Amino acid sequence: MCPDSPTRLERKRSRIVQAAHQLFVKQGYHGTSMRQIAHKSGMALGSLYNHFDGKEDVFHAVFMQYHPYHEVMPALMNARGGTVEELVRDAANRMVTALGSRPDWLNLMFIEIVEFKSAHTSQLFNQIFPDGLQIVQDFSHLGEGKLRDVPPAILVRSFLGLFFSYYITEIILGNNAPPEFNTNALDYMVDIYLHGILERE
Amino acid sequence: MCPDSPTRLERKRSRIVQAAHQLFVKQGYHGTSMRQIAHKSGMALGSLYNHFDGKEDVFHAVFMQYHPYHEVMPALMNARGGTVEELVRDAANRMVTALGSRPDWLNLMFIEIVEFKSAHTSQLFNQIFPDGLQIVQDFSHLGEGKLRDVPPAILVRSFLGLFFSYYITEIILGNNAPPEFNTNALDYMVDIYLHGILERE
DNA sequence: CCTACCGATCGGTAGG
DNA sequence: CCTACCGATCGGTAGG
Repeated sequence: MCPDSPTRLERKRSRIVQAAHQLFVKQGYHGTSMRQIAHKSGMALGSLYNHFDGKEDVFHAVFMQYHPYHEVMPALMNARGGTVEELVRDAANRMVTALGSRPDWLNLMFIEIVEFKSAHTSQLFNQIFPDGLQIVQDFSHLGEGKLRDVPPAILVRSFLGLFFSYYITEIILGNNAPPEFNTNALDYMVDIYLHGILERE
Repeated sequence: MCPDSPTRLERKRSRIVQAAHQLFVKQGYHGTSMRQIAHKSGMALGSLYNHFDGKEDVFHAVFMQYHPYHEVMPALMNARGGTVEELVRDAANRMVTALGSRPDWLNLMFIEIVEFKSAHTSQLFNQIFPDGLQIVQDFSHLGEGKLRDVPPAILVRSFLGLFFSYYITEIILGNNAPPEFNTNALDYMVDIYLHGILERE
């Protein structure tokens, strides 16, 4: 299923989205001008409006194209393990790899939340939901008899939340906090999650 | 230690900070103009500059005055319980009450991260750190012999992270996800954390 | 796809 | 002379 080679028009659009993405995550949405996007994508200001209705439309395209689910969903679907513990650890490692390749992902989500009050999230959610449901079901099958009595949806929600927890506390504590707040922090936090969901033997 | 009754100057400054806070969390930093701040605080634009060096200086004051730690630290320090489990559940309940009274807190932190790359966080951290250390020590004393072998700093970090996890996944899933993602979600997530940190008997 | 602009508004500062 | 603050306007830039 190779995509057809993109048309000239598609390539131009893509260059705008790429330039806008870099500027938005670095400067914020209101902190970025259409002139900057035009300059970075090597086009005239007026030309942007041949591809997009306006600035918000550009962000919408950036949000859909650069949302971390593009990396996260394959990572979760490829996670493997003979036991729940192995599967969760493998999934966590794949999440870290996936998100590590996209250091901008939090900024992108913050802009969507603060500047747009999550206006584009509903459309995205419907796009992702079928795959998300599949992951929930696979996980709850493997975990039968081994997991505590917690709804599968909550297991997935807290697994995803784990990475918000880790990355945001990292930003806040960061270089300010003593090293014991950071040393092996992700391993410990995944470990706490794992022991939290597994039935005691 | 009652504060002296504020001077006229202090009251004016406080009105500016209050108005700016409301506008920033609703519209974002770049989405709010000094003119709007002036209008909302009932002052002339030029007068703002008798109280602040500029717009960023206004945000700095907003961030310091409205940071959720003002509610969170007392909540954590007042948490009580005979066992670790009781203490954690009480602390979690107090956190929810504290953060529930400040529905703007996430937006404020997001602006600081996205627009200022956490430039003001270091100063705030130093201000909070002594109390934070006290909480860590109290917690690790009570937990001796009952907690798994996890550094106390990590326990505190993941406890704080729990609320980022909960509130951000709530924003993302929100009204889009089926109800099983939301029903009793916080209770379940606190429960997973608790079982994750307690030694198995 | 670009140049040349628009109505308005930006953050910040002038003199008094 | 000071402070606190005013109405008016500065040079540039916003989205379109």
